[in-house]
Amino acid sequence: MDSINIKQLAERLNLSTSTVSRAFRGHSDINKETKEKILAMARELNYQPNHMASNLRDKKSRTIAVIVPEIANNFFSRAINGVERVARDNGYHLQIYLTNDDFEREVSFMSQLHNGRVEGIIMSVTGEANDHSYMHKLRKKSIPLVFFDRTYDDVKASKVSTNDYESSFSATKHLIDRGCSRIVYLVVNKNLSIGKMRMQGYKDALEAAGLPFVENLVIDCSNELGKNLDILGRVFSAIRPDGVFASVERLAIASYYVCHNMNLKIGNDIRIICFSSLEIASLLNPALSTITQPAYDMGMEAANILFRRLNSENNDDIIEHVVLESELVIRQSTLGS
Amino acid sequence: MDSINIKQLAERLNLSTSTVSRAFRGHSDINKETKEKILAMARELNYQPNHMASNLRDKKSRTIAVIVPEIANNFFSRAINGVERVARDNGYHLQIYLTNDDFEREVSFMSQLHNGRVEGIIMSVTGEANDHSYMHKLRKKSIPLVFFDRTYDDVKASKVSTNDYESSFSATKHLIDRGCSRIVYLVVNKNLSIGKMRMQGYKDALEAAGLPFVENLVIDCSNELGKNLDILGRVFSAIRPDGVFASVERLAIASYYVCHNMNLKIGNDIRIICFSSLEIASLLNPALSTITQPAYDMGMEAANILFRRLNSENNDDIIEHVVLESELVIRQSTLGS
DNA sequence: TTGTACGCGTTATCAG
DNA sequence: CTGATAACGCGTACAA
Repeated sequence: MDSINIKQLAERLNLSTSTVSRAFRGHSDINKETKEKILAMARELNYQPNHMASNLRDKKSRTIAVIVPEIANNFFSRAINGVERVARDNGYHLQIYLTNDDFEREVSFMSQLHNGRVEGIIMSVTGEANDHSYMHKLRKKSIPLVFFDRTYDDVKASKVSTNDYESSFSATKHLIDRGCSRIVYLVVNKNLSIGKMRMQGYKDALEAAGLPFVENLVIDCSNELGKNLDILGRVFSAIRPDGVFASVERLAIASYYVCHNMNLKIGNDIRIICFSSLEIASLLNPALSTITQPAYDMGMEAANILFRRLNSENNDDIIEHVVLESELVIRQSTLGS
Repeated sequence: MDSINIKQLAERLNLSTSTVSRAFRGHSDINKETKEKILAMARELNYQPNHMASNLRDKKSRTIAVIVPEIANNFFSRAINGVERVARDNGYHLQIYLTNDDFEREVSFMSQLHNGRVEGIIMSVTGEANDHSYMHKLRKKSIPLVFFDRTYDDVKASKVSTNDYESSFSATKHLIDRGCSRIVYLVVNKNLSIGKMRMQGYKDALEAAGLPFVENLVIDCSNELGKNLDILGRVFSAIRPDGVFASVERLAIASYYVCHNMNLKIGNDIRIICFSSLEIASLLNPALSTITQPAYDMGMEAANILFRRLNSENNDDIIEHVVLESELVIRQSTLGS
């Protein structure tokens, strides 16, 4: 009933465990006939080598981990999709860990994973704290780490990002070109390096157009829809912005709800653009202008970097930094009708 | 530099490995002072028990697997979210496997997982084949399996589903009540049991209203957007349906694109409703009427069933079948304006 | 309270 | 070509 092991299989065949083992691993000479006999019997008894034992033996778990803030999110789920693709191609298994933007959890996950459970980690950080020393400590254990999208700049590791600064600059410039002069910048976490990069693009685009940067137009938001509706409701009433640049998708979504409530005509009264991986942006009412990140490719690229490292003979901890390009897609929400 | 093991740690402390081991595992009496000394040193050297070894020792991997067709999909990503929540609460790790609706891959994953790598499996099937004998074979190994949403009826395992039949009946009835008489039913895979259940609800609602069931109004679609646009473009031109009941979200999305192209006014010329887990259904143009499945809860429930089984002392293979309720949310796409 | 010794299931090495 | 043996790192009887 329960799993059979190599010893029992060997007994059934009147062979030694070593011979049976050889039948499964490619190398080591073995008689063709006996090999076939072994494999046949294995199939019949549904035997497969126990992974925990093999892993212990050669210190390889053939598993990698992905740590992300959330999964019910277009960007991250597509990125994971990309990672999975590469992991599978390499014959690796994939474990996922969700931090829900909880720094404690991030630390806990990272610590747990340094036990031989996984051979490498791909991660998009919470950014909820400034003390990343725990990471430096762990980094010494030399298990490869690759950041994507949301990174800690003070941690020495490979990174996959997009051209956030340029995209933000273009998006903001686009709003300005469409006649916006009071553009709010919506952000969840200003500590994140990508938050900073994106804001810098926004700032510089304003400056380039001779518009002042106003601290009040930078709006700190949340990850909870309810809170965001409150915040944005107040802001839109008080400031009456004519442009909205949302650094993440959910803030644009919240803006849509608020505008619908306030009877603001998106695209005319107020123009909205955001970073987003939403496939159906063009089906929204009105169609949403987006900066679309290549989520799937980012996941693939992060995984490729990781496996390049895992498959390399030498243990040089080569740091790679790959930048992929986002695409600015203009739709009704910034054009109007 | 590399990971330290229990032996080395013991040496540093002039203790035996057993004592050190005891410091980590709760039971077995141990001097409080020595325990603290050990833990302190462990922290300093960043020691953590090797999981592969522990797992081999007590034959527990503390890992479960989720096998789903895809992850870049609102329904599945939320379901995984629910599973993760429960897994984490139970101190378990989570591995994910994506079949991309490829039956071969499903078989391959299932086989690989019966090596002690995971203790249980949660799965939503591809439904691409009719021969599930491979599963029966594996089932004998008695590693717990829980299906959710998409199941194989001929496999004896616990299941979490929604009231597909009733929802479909109500949705179809709603379309009829709104005056539709030529309602197409869009489906990707008629082999799937949920495909059948949903279609039966559709059929029975037609009959209850005295409308004929027309074979031609059941449209076989695909998972690829391009193909669906072709198929639906042809169908909408030829049949001129006044109602669309899409068994999955992506088919409603494709319908939207086609209607926009053909200048059909959704909600008036043609009413659309579908199964969907799209958060922002109300922001679409027009707002999409949906049958919303409790994806997150389904994932949680599936995981709860699995852990109830894993944590139970006796190995009785109790089969549970939980049915959660979907919610019918009427919006503009079936109301018109 | 602590130490000794064995086994979990594999596989590489070394003999034969 | 095949068999015996040791070792991967840990945890637990059992002994002290």
